[in-house]
Amino acid sequence: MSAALTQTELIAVLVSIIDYMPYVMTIHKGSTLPSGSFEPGHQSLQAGLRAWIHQQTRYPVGFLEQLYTFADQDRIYNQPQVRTISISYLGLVRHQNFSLNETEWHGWYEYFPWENELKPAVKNIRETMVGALYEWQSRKTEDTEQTKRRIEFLFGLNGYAWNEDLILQRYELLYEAGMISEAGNRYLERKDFAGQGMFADHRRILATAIARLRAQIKYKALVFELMPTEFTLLQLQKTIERIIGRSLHKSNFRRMIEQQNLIEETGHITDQYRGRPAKLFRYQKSIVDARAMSGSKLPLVRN
Amino acid sequence: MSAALTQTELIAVLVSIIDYMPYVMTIHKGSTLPSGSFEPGHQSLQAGLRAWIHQQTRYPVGFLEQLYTFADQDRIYNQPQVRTISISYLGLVRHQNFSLNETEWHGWYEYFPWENELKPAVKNIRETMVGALYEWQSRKTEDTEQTKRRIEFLFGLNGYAWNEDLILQRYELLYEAGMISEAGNRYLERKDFAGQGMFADHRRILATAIARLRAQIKYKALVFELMPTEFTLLQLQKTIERIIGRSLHKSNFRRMIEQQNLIEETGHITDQYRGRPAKLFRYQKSIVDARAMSGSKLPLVRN
DNA sequence: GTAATAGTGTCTTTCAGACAGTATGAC
DNA sequence: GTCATACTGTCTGAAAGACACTATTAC
Repeated sequence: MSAALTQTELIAVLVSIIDYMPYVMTIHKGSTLPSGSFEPGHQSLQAGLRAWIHQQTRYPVGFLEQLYTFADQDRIYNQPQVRTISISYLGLVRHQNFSLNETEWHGWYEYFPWENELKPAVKNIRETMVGALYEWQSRKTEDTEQTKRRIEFLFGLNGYAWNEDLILQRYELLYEAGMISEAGNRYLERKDFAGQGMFADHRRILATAIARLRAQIKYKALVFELMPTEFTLLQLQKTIERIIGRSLHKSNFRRMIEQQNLIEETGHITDQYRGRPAKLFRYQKSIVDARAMSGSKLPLVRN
Repeated sequence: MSAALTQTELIAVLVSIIDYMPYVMTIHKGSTLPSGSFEPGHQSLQAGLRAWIHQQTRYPVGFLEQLYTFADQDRIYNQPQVRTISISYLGLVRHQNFSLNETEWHGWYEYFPWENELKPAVKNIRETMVGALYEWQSRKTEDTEQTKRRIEFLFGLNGYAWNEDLILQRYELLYEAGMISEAGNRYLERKDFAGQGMFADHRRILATAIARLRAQIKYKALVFELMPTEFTLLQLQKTIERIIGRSLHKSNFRRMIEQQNLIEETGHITDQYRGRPAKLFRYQKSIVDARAMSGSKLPLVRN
């Protein structure tokens, strides 16, 4: 084993919920994910990252999970002799005002407009994208049939159901088709359709993080890392809906939550302008700490 | 960002099926997972690993997926000034005779005897382990209630169902409890219960790989990367059973396979000593290539 | 009373899990 | 016919999905 000159960088996808909507922490006006170099003094990767986040945001992270390690040749952009290995992490933090001036929070769907089914415009966006994808597919010389099936599968066409967990695969397909600005957008002109671009492969890393969160929220009690200490059932439902990008069925959602025994009433109720006040809940710490609870599915609404 | 002297190593968990049983490729008499250093000349991590595996085994890998990146302080065992970053991968290969003399294949369950429910002795093993775990738990001074629930949850006691995907979490619990030789086994004397030890944290990496495979086999068409070109339904069922470590229900398994449209008859049948010959199948390449097919659950048998 | 939001009851369809059965080969 | 292994038909109970309903506040 030879020791090569490499630098190791930690990239953090820090997610928080503001007004039931998922946001990601960025620097440089939303173009870049925060990152820092990994110092040999750190005990472990996780410890290094936690220390760094605390220093930057003055706020402790709850859930922190490794996403993926990149070391592609074309990621080297500063020094040709030095290889950069990037280890990306997903972190969940409860929102509060962060002091750092460079820091900004941006909504997920600025970068992936086609992923939010809750917005009415999404239908139009998806149709336009699929049209452009089919055009690209018809010009291909090989794997045309396979590519057609891939488009149908990823965009929920022709008998396939839409699967929100496949956000990364959809991004990669759009990238291949040249419809992503980082790859030199040639087919899709409207930026509000193709989404905001990011530095290097940071948007790909963000897609990986969203995919992980969308997949895990279905069988782990992750949401509670993002919720305030007291919340109503509808607030919980709205938060999950905006993370997975589609609407849930109200009474079935409540039934599911009840079955899991994850939360308990606080005894308090909301104070609101009009309508019936809602009961407030907190999650049962003892159960959530066990993590990785048994399987549960979200009751989806078909449109 | 400062450039620190680090070496990057790739660790491969190569899995293959021999006689319906999952095996892992090792060196040094089963104690070590194969690894190699990552050369800066390589295009990407995946490319580097594929090249290395091909050179070592003369056989192309099908499925290859990144598992986890480790860089803990205590992983440094040779040069104190050099930090080692280990990136682990799971690879699936169809078995054939490998030429390398150092190379050996070992059955998964030599390292995790408690994970194979198909062996009758497992009941005894699990009971002994749970007994030792409870003893350890009762001696703890803090988190005793929480630890008790953790034991119950991970070992399928007191209302919880056994979940084969939690192999890594079980290993970590046993490690914490000092029942794993790598951590200085103090509580469990019988080696045929605690399993074969491995170099450094290699057994932990193997547990990560098995967990990933067990989880993904339920919703992706991964098995076919391990099967021969022609196989019977019972061979397919047996293979999956031994990967997840528990038995499946025959007719329900067939119904599930049929629903998915993943395989087709070849028209051939088996040639056997006695009993009715079985139809041979092959998988439909076009569909498997699409990968990440829609959700499917395995029909389990309760004992 | 109306408007607005919170929360519940129950029907239907689907499918996992379990049981039993039949089919086809060698002898 | 027996034995052994391969394969199929169908019942049941739980739960996902869908729809309509009632409850509690402010005015």
